Amino acid sequence: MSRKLLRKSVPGIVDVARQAKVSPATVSRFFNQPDIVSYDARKRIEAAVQALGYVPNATARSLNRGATGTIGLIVPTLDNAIFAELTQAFSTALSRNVRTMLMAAHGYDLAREAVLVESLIEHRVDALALVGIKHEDATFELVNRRGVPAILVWNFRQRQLLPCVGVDNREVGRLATEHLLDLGHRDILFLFAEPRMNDRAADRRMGALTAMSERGVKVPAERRIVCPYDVDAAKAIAVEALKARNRPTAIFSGNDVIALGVLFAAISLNIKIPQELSIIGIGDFRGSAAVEPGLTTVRIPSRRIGQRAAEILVEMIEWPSSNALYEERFDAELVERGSTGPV
Amino acid sequence: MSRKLLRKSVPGIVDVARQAKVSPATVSRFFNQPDIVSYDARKRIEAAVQALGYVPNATARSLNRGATGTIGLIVPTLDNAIFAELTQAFSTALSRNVRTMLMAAHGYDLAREAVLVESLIEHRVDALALVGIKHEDATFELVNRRGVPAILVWNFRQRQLLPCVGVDNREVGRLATEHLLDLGHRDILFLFAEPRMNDRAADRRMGALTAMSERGVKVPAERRIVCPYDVDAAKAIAVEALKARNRPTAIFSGNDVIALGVLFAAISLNIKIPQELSIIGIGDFRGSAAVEPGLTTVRIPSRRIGQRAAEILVEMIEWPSSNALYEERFDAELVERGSTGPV
DNA sequence: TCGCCTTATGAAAACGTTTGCAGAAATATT
DNA sequence: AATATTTCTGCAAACGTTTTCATAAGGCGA
Repeated sequence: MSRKLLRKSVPGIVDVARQAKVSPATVSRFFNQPDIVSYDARKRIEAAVQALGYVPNATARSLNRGATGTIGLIVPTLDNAIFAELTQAFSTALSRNVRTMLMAAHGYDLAREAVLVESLIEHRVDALALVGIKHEDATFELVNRRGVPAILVWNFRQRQLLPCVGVDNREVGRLATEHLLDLGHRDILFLFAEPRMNDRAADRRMGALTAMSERGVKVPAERRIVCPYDVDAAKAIAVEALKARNRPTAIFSGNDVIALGVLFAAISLNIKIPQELSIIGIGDFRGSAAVEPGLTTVRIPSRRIGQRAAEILVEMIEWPSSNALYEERFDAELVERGSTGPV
Repeated sequence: MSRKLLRKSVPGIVDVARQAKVSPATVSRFFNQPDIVSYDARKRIEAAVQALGYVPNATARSLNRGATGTIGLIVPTLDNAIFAELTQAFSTALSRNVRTMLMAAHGYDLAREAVLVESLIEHRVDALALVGIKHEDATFELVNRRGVPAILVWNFRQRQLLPCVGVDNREVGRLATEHLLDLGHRDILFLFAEPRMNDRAADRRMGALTAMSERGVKVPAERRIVCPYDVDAAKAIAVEALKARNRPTAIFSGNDVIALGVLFAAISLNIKIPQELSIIGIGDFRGSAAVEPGLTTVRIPSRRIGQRAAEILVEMIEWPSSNALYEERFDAELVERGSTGPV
C-alpha cells in the first residue's frame, strides 16, 4: 500500500500529457510517429518531457506491442577472451538495429544453459543466440514451442534444428592437424579441451584424429590430453609433458589460450620453437600474432560470425513469414607464423 | 489487426487458469507463494503449465510490480580481457540473487555511454553499474533524477556523487612506478592509455608522474607516450621506442595488455628481460603469470570488485531507505615476477 | 454556402500480470 | 452446537503504454 503510493515518483506518459495539455495518445504518437502530431503539440510535449524528466517505460510498451527489443546471447563463459570478439560484434550489430543485448554465461554447463534460456524467455527476448550445436532437449523444445527466433552460432553444421552460422570445427581441427603433418610431424601431442559440454572442442578433436588416421598415423592414448581453457593450467600440463624423456615434436592445442600456455612452457624449459617443437593453436585471438614467436593458428572469423548472427536474428524478427532456414558457413583459415616449422 | 490475432499463440496466465479450473489469481500465487495454494489446485496448475508450455511474462510482472529484476552494467569494451573477470563475477553474483544482467559497451565514448544509460533506464533496470568515476553530466543527472540505484566501479575515490567500489588508480600508478624506482631505474618510458575518456588511465598516469616527481626524477615529454589497449599496437610502439639509440632501462605500461606487447617487442629485439629492460604492467590479468618471464604487475582484485558491486546494488534495491553511501576501497598489490629487476 | 477530404486529436480497450479485499469453506475453540 | 479462526479462492483494479475507431476542425473546390 504505502509502497505503491510512495513510488509515484517517476512521471508517466499521462503526467506528460497533462502538463502538455494533450492526451496520452498524442504523447505516445510524439515518440513513435512524430510527423503526425502538430507543431504546437510537439513543442509543448517536448517541453513537458524535458521538465518532468520523462523516460518512456519499455516494459509497458513491450507488454502492449508484444516485442521487447531485446535479444539474448548465451555464451559458455565471459572469463576468457574466447567469446569477447563475438560478443562485441554481436552487440554492436544489435545496437545498430536499435536493440539491446541481454547476456548470460553458463560456465560450460548445458543444464544451466537450459535454465538461462527459460529465464531469457521469461524476459521475452525477441530472439536468442546460443553458442554451439549441442544443447539439452529441453532447450530446443522450449525454443521451438515458443517459436522464439533462435540461432546457433560459432560451430557450423548443416541441417540443424535451428539456423546456424559459424565455422565447421571438424574442418578447423583437420586444418591444424594437416599443417603439422605436412611439416613432417608424426609424434604430435594433442591438448584437447573437455569435449563433454563443448561440441566445438569435440568437433576439433574429431577433425584432428580423423586427419591423423587418414594419413595412417596412430595417436596413442597418452598423446591425447584433456586440458582446461586456461593459460596457467595449460602451461603446467605442457611443462609436465615436455619434461618427459620422449618429448613430442609438435603440440596441437585446442585453442589459442592453450597454445599460449604451451608456448610459455616451452620457453621456460628452454626448448627452441619451432626448431625443437612446433606449436599450433586455434582461434587467432587478439595478441596471438604478437607473441614471440608468432603463433601459428587457424583463424576463426569471430567478428563476422557475431555480426552476421545478429543480422540474421533481426531479419527473422522482422520477416517472421520467411521460413528460410539460415545456414551460413564461414571458412576458417590457416595462419602460418613462427611457432611451427618442419620437423 | 491480423498481427494481433496471429500472435495469440503464446499461452498466458488466464489460459493456464482456465485449463486448471482456477482463477488467474491463484495461478499467480502458485508461482509467487506456492505454500498458500491448496495441494489440489497446485497439482492441477502444475499439469496445465506443463501441458501448455506456459512461461511467465516478466514484462507484465514488471509493469505491475515496478521492478524488472534486471541490472545494467555498462563497460567501455568487451573486446579486451580487461573487464572480462569483472563482468563474469558481477553476472555470477547477480544470478545468485535471481537477477539478470543487461550489458552494454560504449567503446570509451562517454557521450555514447549517456545514451546507453538512458536506454537501460527505458528498460527499467532496477540498478546500474558504471565503470569509472568520470561521466557526462547528463548521465549523473538522469540517474539522480530517476533515483535508480547506481554504483561506480573499478576506480575508487571518496565522496563521489554515487556509491563507489574499486581501487584507487593513483595508488596503482604510484605502486608500479615506485617499484621501478626502488629497483634503481631512472630512465623509464611510460606507456599510458589515452586518458581523455578514461579516468582509470588518467589516474594511473597522475599517480605515476607524482611518484616520479616526488623522487625528484624528471620525465621528459618523449618518455610519455599514449598507447592503445592492444597487444599488437603496443608491441609496434615499443619496438619503435626500443630501437632508438637511447633506450630506457624500464617501461611502465598502463595495463597488462600493453605490457605484454612490450614484452614481446623486447623479445623480438633480443633484449634480455629483466637484465637489459624491466617491464611492469597493471591488472594481473589471466595469463600474466604464465608469460616468460612472468610479468611483474599490480594486481587489481577485479572479481572481488565485480562481486561486491553486485551485492551492494542488490542491497540498495532491497533497502532503499538506508541512505548509506557505500564506499569500498580495495587494495591493489604489487606482484613481483620475472619481468623486473635492478638496473 | 455546402459538402468533401485531409489532418490532428481524444476516448477507451487492450497487453499479462499482481494484489487488496472480501467471502466461502474448512477447521479449531468453547 | 455455535462461534471464532484459519485457509483458500475469486473479483476487479491497477501497472504504463499503444492503437483502433470516431470525431472535430480546417482547407478546398464547386
